[in-house]
Amino acid sequence: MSLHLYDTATREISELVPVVPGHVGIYHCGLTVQGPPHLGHIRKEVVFDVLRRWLERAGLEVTIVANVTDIDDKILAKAVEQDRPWFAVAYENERALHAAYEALGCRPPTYEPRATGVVPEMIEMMQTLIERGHAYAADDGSGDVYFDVRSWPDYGQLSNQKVDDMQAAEDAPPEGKRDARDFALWKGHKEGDPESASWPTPWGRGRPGWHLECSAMAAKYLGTEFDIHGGGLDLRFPHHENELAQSRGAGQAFARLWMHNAMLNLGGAKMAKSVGNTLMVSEVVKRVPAIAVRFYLLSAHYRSIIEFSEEALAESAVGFERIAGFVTRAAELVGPGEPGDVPDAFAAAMDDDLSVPAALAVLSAEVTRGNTLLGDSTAGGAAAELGQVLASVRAMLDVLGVDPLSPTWADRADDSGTGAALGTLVDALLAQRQEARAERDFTTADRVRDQLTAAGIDIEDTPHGPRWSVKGR
RNA sequence: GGUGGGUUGGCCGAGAGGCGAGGCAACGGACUGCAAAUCCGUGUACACGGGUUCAAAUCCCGUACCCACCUCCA
Repeated sequence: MSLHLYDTATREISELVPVVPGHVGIYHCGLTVQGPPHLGHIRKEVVFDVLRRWLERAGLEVTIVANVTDIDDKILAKAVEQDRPWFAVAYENERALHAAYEALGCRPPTYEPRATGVVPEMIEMMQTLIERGHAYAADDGSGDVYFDVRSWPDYGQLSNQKVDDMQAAEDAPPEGKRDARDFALWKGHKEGDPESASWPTPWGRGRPGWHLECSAMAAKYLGTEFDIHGGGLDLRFPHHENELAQSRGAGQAFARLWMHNAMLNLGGAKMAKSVGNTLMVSEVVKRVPAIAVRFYLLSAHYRSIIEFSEEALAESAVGFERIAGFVTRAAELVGPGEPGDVPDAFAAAMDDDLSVPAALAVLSAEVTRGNTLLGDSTAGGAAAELGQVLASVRAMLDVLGVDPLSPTWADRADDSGTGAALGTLVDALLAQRQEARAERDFTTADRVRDQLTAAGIDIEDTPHGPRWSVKGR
């Protein structure tokens, strides 16, 4: 079986058939960099990172384009509020976004264009849309350019709505619009907005509307027909609906399949700045290991809402410990090896609309098998089998981006001189304890263990000798 | 008003007509000098009310509640 995904446009699960065999082009909407990313934002990032890893494992070449919206009303408002240039606000938050990607082990996209970098392409697109009768420049002298919703019969197809059923935006006075539902492709420069936030066009100076940039970027970097367009479910309307209308209206085939991840809720509502229930990625990662946070975000299917709770996050971290513990102990015994093949059942689950929870059940079974082998003190014959299990487990973890031995995570381990010094000291104490145990002097042995425990070092006696670890690492 | 999604055992979370996914917690057992870690065992849950069917958590009808979108939103 090959990868099947739920397509928001058709509301059915269908097979992914790439436009160009062997290659998959994915566009997903990045952030409007008006603030640092919260856990909800990064959930989307993790979902698409897993999709990419799974496609690459299948031998496909993946191109991912994710935009950064670096100009918009809110950024301009923040700039005024903070009394500094809009681009400083945008860039600072863009960097915070990159830090969050990295913290959770999300590989950067193939390319991450900024909205302000595709102004010429947007102008071209507007010209095409005007020529084709799907857009018009407002005749009120505002410099605004609007998409003519009534000129596009398919408008509403993605979100399954009829134009007449839509509530007209209350906060958007008709201005130069022909229909209240027409949306801005381009916003004319307004008195008081910084000059640096405007670009020249045939209709006067102005700045991009939100939706047009994505159409322009997708076409520029992925071509006018590409495989998957994604983003959070909250973007389906109006953002993605509008993108679809613009690009199709301009004569492009655009995305073949639409993939949307469900929201991350906190306190019964979508995590959002406007609701004020956000948890910054940078903060969460201080409390719980980043790899466990990622595992938590993967624990539910991508189309299911995650109702965030500290308890569930902590519980998930414990569950991940069992998996990571197996990997560490097995690697100590037979060497890390390399990730191998993934079990068929795991592949089947992933191919079925990225059913990560089902895939995790396969992982869990494999870890149990591995732990049983580890508990066997007659390791000799089992070593080869253990190595195979480890390779299989690591392969599954690699797909999910949570292999503790991968460079992404392993390189974060403490390899400073301090770490080496600690190891030497602990080993010396453990040797003393082993000596005491051999003489059945358990008072001494336990005292050594208690000292280490008090210092934050956990001790485990295994069939292969004692091992130690720093608590919580 | 319109469009979708949801409600599963103490908790998290899959499944989508017939065999109790999986994890966490709990309890019992094995292993251990004792622990820790690990393994084994123990649970008849599917919001409520009707209906269809030999068989419903799964399909249909109704009710309640929750979430998302229709305005900026991952």
